[in-house]
Amino acid sequence: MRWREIGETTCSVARTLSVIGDRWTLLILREAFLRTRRFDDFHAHLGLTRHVLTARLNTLVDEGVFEKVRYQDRPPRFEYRLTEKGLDLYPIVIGLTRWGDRWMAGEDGAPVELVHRECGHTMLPELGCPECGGPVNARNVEARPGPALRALLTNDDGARMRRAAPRDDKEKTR
Amino acid sequence: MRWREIGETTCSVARTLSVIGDRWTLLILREAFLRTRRFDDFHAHLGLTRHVLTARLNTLVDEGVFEKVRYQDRPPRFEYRLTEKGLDLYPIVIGLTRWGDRWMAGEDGAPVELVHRECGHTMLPELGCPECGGPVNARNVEARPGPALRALLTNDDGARMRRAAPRDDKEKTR
DNA sequence: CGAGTGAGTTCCTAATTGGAACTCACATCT
DNA sequence: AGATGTGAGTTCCAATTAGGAACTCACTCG
Repeated sequence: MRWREIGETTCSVARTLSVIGDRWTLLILREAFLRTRRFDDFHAHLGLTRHVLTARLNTLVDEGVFEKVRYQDRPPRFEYRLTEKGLDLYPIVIGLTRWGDRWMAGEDGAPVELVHRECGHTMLPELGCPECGGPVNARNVEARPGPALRALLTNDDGARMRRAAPRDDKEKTR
Repeated sequence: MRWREIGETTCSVARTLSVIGDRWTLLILREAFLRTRRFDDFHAHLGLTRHVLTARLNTLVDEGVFEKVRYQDRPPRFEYRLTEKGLDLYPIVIGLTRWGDRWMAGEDGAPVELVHRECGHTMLPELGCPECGGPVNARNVEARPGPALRALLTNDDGARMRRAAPRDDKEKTR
Protein backbone atom coordinates (compact mmCIF):
# COMPACT_ATOMS: atom_id res chain seq x y z
CA MET A 1 0.00 0.00 0.00
CA ARG A 2 1.24 3.41 -0.88
CA TRP A 3 0.94 6.33 1.48
CA ARG A 4 -1.20 8.26 -0.97
CA GLU A 5 -3.89 5.63 -0.76
CA ILE A 6 -4.46 5.72 2.97
CA GLY A 7 -7.24 8.28 2.63
CA GLU A 8 -9.31 5.73 0.75
CA THR A 9 -9.41 3.25 3.62
CA THR A 10 -12.28 2.95 6.05
CA CYS A 11 -10.38 4.33 9.02
CA SER A 12 -10.81 7.77 10.52
CA VAL A 13 -7.22 7.97 11.69
CA ALA A 14 -5.95 7.16 8.22
CA ARG A 15 -8.35 9.58 6.57
CA THR A 16 -7.23 12.36 8.86
CA LEU A 17 -3.58 11.56 8.22
CA SER A 18 -4.19 11.70 4.49
CA VAL A 19 -4.88 15.41 5.04
CA ILE A 20 -2.46 16.38 7.80
CA GLY A 21 -0.04 13.45 7.95
CA ASP A 22 2.66 14.68 5.61
CA ARG A 23 5.92 16.09 6.81
CA TRP A 24 5.63 19.73 7.92
CA THR A 25 1.86 19.91 7.70
CA LEU A 26 1.24 19.86 11.43
CA LEU A 27 3.96 22.44 11.98
CA ILE A 28 2.27 24.65 9.39
CA LEU A 29 -0.94 24.25 11.38
CA ARG A 30 0.83 25.07 14.63
CA GLU A 31 1.94 28.31 12.98
CA ALA A 32 -1.56 28.98 11.71
CA PHE A 33 -2.91 28.66 15.26
CA LEU A 34 -0.27 31.19 16.29
CA ARG A 35 -1.84 33.51 13.69
CA THR A 36 0.64 33.17 10.83
CA ARG A 37 -1.18 33.61 7.53
CA ARG A 38 1.24 34.47 4.75
CA PHE A 39 3.52 32.38 2.62
CA ASP A 40 6.76 34.15 3.48
CA ASP A 41 5.95 34.13 7.18
CA PHE A 42 5.34 30.38 7.19
CA HIS A 43 8.57 30.01 5.30
CA ALA A 44 10.58 32.19 7.66
CA HIS A 45 9.14 30.68 10.85
CA LEU A 46 9.45 27.06 9.82
CA GLY A 47 12.47 26.83 7.53
CA LEU A 48 10.98 24.27 5.17
CA THR A 49 11.55 24.68 1.45
CA ARG A 50 9.22 26.95 -0.53
CA HIS A 51 8.61 24.03 -2.82
CA VAL A 52 7.18 21.85 -0.07
CA LEU A 53 5.37 24.77 1.54
CA THR A 54 3.55 25.45 -1.72
CA ALA A 55 2.53 21.81 -2.02
CA ARG A 56 1.28 21.62 1.58
CA LEU A 57 -0.69 24.86 1.45
CA ASN A 58 -2.34 23.74 -1.77
CA THR A 59 -3.54 20.43 -0.43
CA LEU A 60 -4.70 22.09 2.77
CA VAL A 61 -6.75 24.52 0.69
CA ASP A 62 -8.06 21.68 -1.49
CA GLU A 63 -9.11 19.80 1.62
CA GLY A 64 -10.89 22.80 3.09
CA VAL A 65 -8.59 23.29 6.06
CA PHE A 66 -7.43 26.69 4.87
CA GLU A 67 -9.20 29.19 2.69
CA LYS A 68 -7.20 31.51 0.49
CA VAL A 69 -8.36 35.06 1.13
CA ARG A 70 -7.30 38.07 -0.95
CA TYR A 71 -5.83 40.74 1.28
CA GLN A 72 -4.72 43.26 -1.36
CA ASP A 73 -5.19 43.92 -5.09
CA ARG A 74 -2.43 45.07 -7.42
CA PRO A 75 -0.55 42.95 -7.09
CA PRO A 76 -3.14 40.45 -5.91
CA ARG A 77 -2.03 38.77 -2.70
CA PHE A 78 -3.69 36.05 -0.71
CA GLU A 79 -3.38 34.78 2.80
CA TYR A 80 -4.24 31.42 4.28
CA ARG A 81 -6.89 31.34 6.96
CA LEU A 82 -8.13 28.42 8.96
CA THR A 83 -11.70 27.45 8.17
CA GLU A 84 -14.06 25.95 10.74
CA LYS A 85 -12.80 22.54 9.62
CA GLY A 86 -9.23 23.75 10.15
CA LEU A 87 -9.95 25.29 13.56
CA ASP A 88 -11.33 21.93 14.62
CA LEU A 89 -7.82 20.48 14.28
CA TYR A 90 -6.90 22.36 17.44
CA PRO A 91 -7.30 19.39 19.77
CA ILE A 92 -4.74 17.49 17.71
CA VAL A 93 -2.19 20.30 17.86
CA ILE A 94 -2.88 20.66 21.59
CA GLY A 95 -2.41 16.94 21.99
CA LEU A 96 1.01 17.18 20.38
CA THR A 97 1.93 20.15 22.57
CA ARG A 98 0.77 18.43 25.72
CA TRP A 99 2.76 15.27 25.02
CA GLY A 100 5.88 17.23 24.09
CA ASP A 101 5.59 19.33 27.24
CA ARG A 102 5.21 16.23 29.35
CA TRP A 103 7.70 13.85 27.80
CA MET A 104 10.18 15.79 25.70
CA ALA A 105 10.92 18.83 27.84
CA GLY A 106 14.57 19.25 28.72
CA GLU A 107 15.76 20.53 32.04
CA ASP A 108 14.74 24.06 31.04
CA GLY A 109 11.11 22.99 31.26
CA ALA A 110 8.34 23.33 28.69
CA PRO A 111 8.77 25.64 25.68
CA VAL A 112 5.16 26.81 25.81
CA GLU A 113 2.50 27.15 28.47
CA LEU A 114 -1.20 27.09 27.71
CA VAL A 115 -3.46 29.54 29.51
CA HIS A 116 -7.20 29.00 29.60
CA ARG A 117 -8.74 32.43 29.07
CA GLU A 118 -11.94 31.50 30.82
CA CYS A 119 -10.31 30.81 34.15
CA GLY A 120 -6.85 32.27 33.72
CA HIS A 121 -5.01 29.12 34.73
CA THR A 122 -1.97 27.61 33.09
CA MET A 123 -3.02 24.05 32.31
CA LEU A 124 -2.56 20.93 30.23
CA PRO A 125 -5.95 20.14 28.67
CA GLU A 126 -7.42 16.68 29.20
CA LEU A 127 -9.89 14.70 27.16
CA GLY A 128 -13.29 14.34 28.73
CA CYS A 129 -16.53 12.57 27.93
CA PRO A 130 -19.20 15.08 26.87
CA GLU A 131 -21.89 12.69 28.11
CA CYS A 132 -20.77 12.10 31.67
CA GLY A 133 -17.93 14.57 32.09
CA GLY A 134 -15.49 11.89 33.25
CA PRO A 135 -11.92 11.58 31.98
CA VAL A 136 -11.20 9.69 28.76
CA ASN A 137 -8.04 7.65 28.32
CA ALA A 138 -6.61 4.57 26.64
CA ARG A 139 -7.95 2.26 29.32
CA ASN A 140 -11.55 3.38 29.59
CA VAL A 141 -12.54 3.74 25.96
CA GLU A 142 -13.61 1.01 23.64
CA ALA A 143 -13.47 1.45 19.86
CA ARG A 144 -16.36 -0.28 18.14
CA PRO A 145 -17.12 -0.60 14.46
CA GLY A 146 -19.26 2.33 13.37
CA PRO A 147 -21.85 2.29 10.60
CA ALA A 148 -19.35 2.50 7.75
CA LEU A 149 -17.29 -0.38 9.07
CA ARG A 150 -20.22 -2.60 10.01
CA ALA A 151 -21.29 -2.40 6.37
CA LEU A 152 -17.97 -3.99 5.38
CA LEU A 153 -17.65 -6.52 8.16
CA THR A 154 -19.63 -9.21 6.41
CA ASN A 155 -16.69 -10.29 4.27
CA ASP A 156 -13.69 -9.11 6.23
CA ASP A 157 -10.57 -11.25 6.25
CA GLY A 158 -8.75 -9.48 9.04
CA ALA A 159 -6.67 -7.00 7.13
CA ARG A 160 -7.48 -3.60 8.52
CA MET A 161 -6.31 -1.73 5.48
CA ARG A 162 -6.18 -3.09 2.03
CA ARG A 163 -5.36 -1.67 -1.35
CA ALA A 164 -8.24 -0.82 -3.56
CA ALA A 165 -9.35 -3.83 -5.55
CA PRO A 166 -8.59 -3.39 -9.25
CA ARG A 167 -12.04 -2.08 -10.14
CA ASP A 168 -14.26 -2.11 -7.08
CA ASP A 169 -13.38 0.94 -5.09
CA LYS A 170 -15.24 -0.13 -1.96
CA GLU A 171 -13.09 -3.11 -1.06
CA LYS A 172 -11.01 -1.83 1.83
CA THR A 173 -11.37 -2.33 5.52
CA ARG A 174 -11.31 -0.31 8.75
CA MET B 1 16.13 22.96 7.87
CA ARG B 2 15.90 19.24 7.44
CA TRP B 3 13.08 17.22 8.91
CA ARG B 4 15.48 15.20 11.03
CA GLU B 5 16.47 18.33 12.92
CA ILE B 6 13.04 19.37 14.11
CA GLY B 7 13.41 17.49 17.38
CA GLU B 8 16.22 19.83 18.34
CA THR B 9 14.07 22.94 18.25
CA THR B 10 12.47 24.52 21.28
CA CYS B 11 8.92 23.61 20.33
CA SER B 12 6.83 20.89 21.91
CA VAL B 13 4.87 20.21 18.74
CA ALA B 14 8.06 19.76 16.74
CA ARG B 15 9.63 17.59 19.42
CA THR B 16 6.59 15.34 19.46
CA LEU B 17 6.56 15.11 15.68
CA SER B 18 10.21 14.12 15.70
CA VAL B 19 9.02 10.94 17.44
CA ILE B 20 5.65 10.25 15.83
CA GLY B 21 5.60 12.52 12.79
CA ASP B 22 6.94 10.12 10.16
CA ARG B 23 4.73 8.40 7.64
CA TRP B 24 2.99 5.34 9.09
CA THR B 25 4.01 5.95 12.68
CA LEU B 26 0.61 7.14 13.85
CA LEU B 27 -1.08 4.26 12.06
CA ILE B 28 1.27 1.87 13.84
CA LEU B 29 0.18 3.48 17.08
CA ARG B 30 -3.49 3.18 16.17
CA GLU B 31 -2.86 -0.54 15.72
CA ALA B 32 -1.04 -0.73 19.01
CA PHE B 33 -4.03 0.83 20.78
CA LEU B 34 -6.16 -1.85 19.11
CA ARG B 35 -3.86 -4.36 20.81
CA THR B 36 -1.62 -5.37 17.93
CA ARG B 37 1.82 -6.27 19.24
CA ARG B 38 3.72 -8.34 16.71
CA PHE B 39 5.71 -7.48 13.65
CA ASP B 40 3.78 -9.61 11.20
CA ASP B 41 0.45 -8.40 12.55
CA PHE B 42 1.41 -4.77 12.12
CA HIS B 43 2.56 -5.64 8.64
CA ALA B 44 -0.60 -7.50 7.69
CA HIS B 45 -2.98 -4.91 9.13
CA LEU B 46 -1.28 -1.85 7.73
CA GLY B 47 0.25 -2.93 4.44
CA LEU B 48 3.40 -0.85 4.76
CA THR B 49 6.73 -2.37 3.73
CA ARG B 50 8.61 -4.49 6.25
CA HIS B 51 11.57 -2.27 5.65
CA VAL B 52 9.76 0.84 6.87
CA LEU B 53 8.00 -1.05 9.65
CA THR B 54 11.35 -2.17 11.03
CA ALA B 55 12.67 1.37 10.97
CA ARG B 56 9.58 2.81 12.68
CA LEU B 57 9.43 0.19 15.41
CA ASN B 58 13.09 0.72 16.16
CA THR B 59 12.82 4.46 16.61
CA LEU B 60 9.68 4.02 18.68
CA VAL B 61 11.57 1.63 20.95
CA ASP B 62 14.56 3.99 21.09
CA GLU B 63 12.25 6.84 22.06
CA GLY B 64 10.60 4.81 24.80
CA VAL B 65 7.15 4.64 23.24
CA PHE B 66 7.29 0.86 22.87
CA GLU B 67 9.19 -1.66 24.86
CA LYS B 68 10.32 -4.87 23.25
CA VAL B 69 9.19 -7.77 25.42
CA ARG B 70 10.27 -11.36 24.90
CA TYR B 71 7.23 -13.59 24.61
CA GLN B 72 8.95 -16.91 23.82
CA ASP B 73 12.44 -18.42 23.83
CA ARG B 74 13.76 -20.79 21.18
CA PRO B 75 13.52 -19.10 18.85
CA PRO B 76 13.49 -15.87 20.83
CA ARG B 77 10.58 -13.69 19.81
CA PHE B 78 9.68 -10.22 20.96
CA GLU B 79 6.55 -8.15 20.88
CA TYR B 80 6.09 -4.43 21.03
CA ARG B 81 4.14 -3.04 23.96
CA LEU B 82 3.18 0.51 24.66
CA THR B 83 4.93 2.00 27.66
CA GLU B 84 3.35 4.62 29.90
CA LYS B 85 4.89 7.22 27.60
CA GLY B 86 3.30 5.46 24.64
CA LEU B 87 -0.10 5.08 26.28
CA ASP B 88 -0.07 8.81 26.86
CA LEU B 89 -0.21 9.31 23.08
CA TYR B 90 -3.82 8.18 23.23
CA PRO B 91 -5.30 11.69 23.20
CA ILE B 92 -3.50 12.35 19.92
CA VAL B 93 -4.84 9.19 18.27
CA ILE B 94 -8.30 10.00 19.61
CA GLY B 95 -7.96 13.52 18.25
CA LEU B 96 -7.25 12.10 14.80
CA THR B 97 -10.20 9.70 15.08
CA ARG B 98 -12.54 12.42 16.22
CA TRP B 99 -11.63 14.76 13.36
CA GLY B 100 -11.88 12.00 10.78
CA ASP B 101 -15.26 10.92 12.15
CA ARG B 102 -16.50 14.49 12.01
CA TRP B 103 -15.07 15.76 8.75
CA MET B 104 -14.05 12.83 6.57
CA ALA B 105 -16.92 10.41 7.03
CA GLY B 106 -18.63 9.44 3.80
CA GLU B 107 -22.32 8.86 3.50
CA ASP B 108 -21.93 5.53 5.28
CA GLY B 109 -21.11 7.38 8.48
CA ALA B 110 -18.12 6.99 10.78
CA PRO B 111 -15.86 3.91 10.54
CA VAL B 112 -15.46 3.68 14.30
CA GLU B 113 -17.48 4.66 17.33
CA LEU B 114 -15.94 5.36 20.70
CA VAL B 115 -17.69 4.08 23.79
CA HIS B 116 -16.86 5.45 27.21
CA ARG B 117 -16.78 2.47 29.52
CA GLU B 118 -17.54 4.52 32.59
CA CYS B 119 -20.90 5.70 31.35
CA GLY B 120 -21.56 3.43 28.41
CA HIS B 121 -22.23 6.24 25.97
CA THR B 122 -21.00 6.51 22.40
CA MET B 123 -19.26 9.88 22.28
CA LEU B 124 -16.67 12.13 20.67
CA PRO B 125 -14.29 13.22 23.44
CA GLU B 126 -13.73 16.93 23.96
CA LEU B 127 -10.83 18.84 25.47
CA GLY B 128 -11.48 20.31 28.87
CA CYS B 129 -9.61 22.47 31.36
CA PRO B 130 -8.56 20.43 34.40
CA GLU B 131 -8.61 23.61 36.49
CA CYS B 132 -12.11 24.91 35.84
CA GLY B 133 -13.69 22.07 33.88
CA GLY B 134 -14.73 24.35 31.03
CA PRO B 135 -14.23 23.49 27.34
CA VAL B 136 -10.90 24.21 25.66
CA ASN B 137 -10.72 25.27 22.02
CA ALA B 138 -8.71 27.35 19.57
CA ARG B 139 -10.43 30.54 20.60
CA ASN B 140 -10.17 30.39 24.36
CA VAL B 141 -6.57 29.29 24.85
CA GLU B 142 -3.52 31.46 24.78
CA ALA B 143 -0.09 29.98 24.17
CA ARG B 144 2.58 31.75 26.20
CA PRO B 145 6.32 31.21 26.27
CA GLY B 146 7.16 28.65 28.93
CA PRO B 147 10.37 28.50 30.96
CA ALA B 148 12.48 26.97 28.18
CA LEU B 149 11.42 29.58 25.66
CA ARG B 150 11.68 32.54 28.01
CA ALA B 151 15.31 31.59 28.51
CA LEU B 152 15.90 32.09 24.79
CA LEU B 153 13.77 35.16 24.27
CA THR B 154 16.48 37.63 25.17
CA ASN B 155 18.13 37.38 21.77
CA ASP B 156 15.34 36.15 19.53
CA ASP B 157 15.19 37.44 15.98
CA GLY B 158 11.72 36.24 15.13
CA ALA B 159 12.44 32.92 13.49
CA ARG B 160 10.51 30.31 15.41
CA MET B 161 12.75 27.48 14.30
CA ARG B 162 16.31 27.79 13.29
CA ARG B 163 18.99 25.33 12.33
CA ALA B 164 21.53 24.57 14.93
CA ALA B 165 24.36 27.04 14.85
CA PRO B 166 27.57 25.39 13.59
CA ARG B 167 28.94 24.61 17.06
CA ASP B 168 26.58 25.98 19.70
CA ASP B 169 23.80 23.46 20.04
CA LYS B 170 21.54 25.72 22.09
CA GLU B 171 20.87 28.33 19.43
CA LYS B 172 17.36 27.46 18.27
CA THR B 173 14.05 28.99 19.00
CA ARG B 174 10.52 27.93 20.10
C1' DC C 1 13.65 -34.45 5.81
C1' DG C 2 10.63 -31.01 3.95
C1' DA C 3 7.48 -27.39 4.98
C1' DG C 4 6.16 -23.66 7.98
C1' DT C 5 6.76 -19.38 11.08
C1' DG C 6 8.06 -14.96 12.84
C1' DA C 7 11.05 -11.30 12.25
C1' DG C 8 13.93 -9.13 9.82
C1' DT C 9 17.47 -7.90 5.57
C1' DT C 10 18.85 -6.90 0.94
C1' DC C 11 18.60 -4.88 -3.41
C1' DC C 12 16.81 -2.02 -6.79
C1' DT C 13 13.43 1.26 -8.55
C1' DA C 14 10.27 5.08 -7.83
C1' DA C 15 8.80 9.14 -5.09
C1' DT C 16 9.51 12.84 -2.10
C1' DT C 17 12.61 16.38 0.00
C1' DG C 18 16.23 19.89 0.46
C1' DG C 19 18.82 23.84 -1.48
C1' DA C 20 19.52 27.50 -4.21
C1' DA C 21 18.55 30.30 -7.93
C1' DC C 22 15.13 32.29 -11.03
C1' DT C 23 10.52 34.47 -12.41
C1' DC C 24 6.58 37.63 -12.35
C1' DA C 25 3.69 41.49 -11.33
C1' DC C 26 3.63 45.26 -9.46
C1' DA C 27 5.18 49.43 -5.93
C1' DT C 28 8.66 52.84 -4.58
C1' DC C 29 12.70 55.34 -4.51
C1' DT C 30 16.27 58.44 -6.87
C1' DA D 1 13.00 56.24 -16.56
C1' DG D 2 15.62 53.00 -14.45
C1' DA D 3 17.05 50.61 -10.22
C1' DT D 4 15.61 48.25 -6.19
C1' DG D 5 12.36 45.87 -3.32
C1' DT D 6 8.37 42.55 -2.16
C1' DG D 7 5.45 38.63 -1.85
C1' DA D 8 4.51 34.38 -3.75
C1' DG D 9 5.66 31.08 -6.25
C1' DT D 10 8.62 27.87 -9.98
C1' DT D 11 12.45 25.29 -11.72
C1' DC D 12 16.21 22.25 -11.59
C1' DC D 13 19.22 18.99 -9.62
C1' DA D 14 21.17 16.34 -5.87
C1' DA D 15 20.14 13.73 -1.68
C1' DT D 16 16.83 11.07 1.15
C1' DT D 17 12.97 7.97 1.80
C1' DA D 18 9.59 4.77 0.56
C1' DG D 19 7.65 0.72 -2.23
C1' DG D 20 8.09 -4.15 -3.95
C1' DA D 21 9.67 -8.48 -3.98
C1' DA D 22 12.74 -11.92 -2.84
C1' DC D 23 16.01 -13.83 0.48
C1' DT D 24 17.89 -15.17 5.25
C1' DC D 25 17.94 -17.18 9.89
C1' DA D 26 16.76 -19.96 13.77
C1' DC D 27 14.00 -22.96 15.07
C1' DT D 28 9.40 -26.07 15.37
C1' DC D 29 6.31 -29.54 13.62
C1' DG D 30 4.52 -33.55 11.08
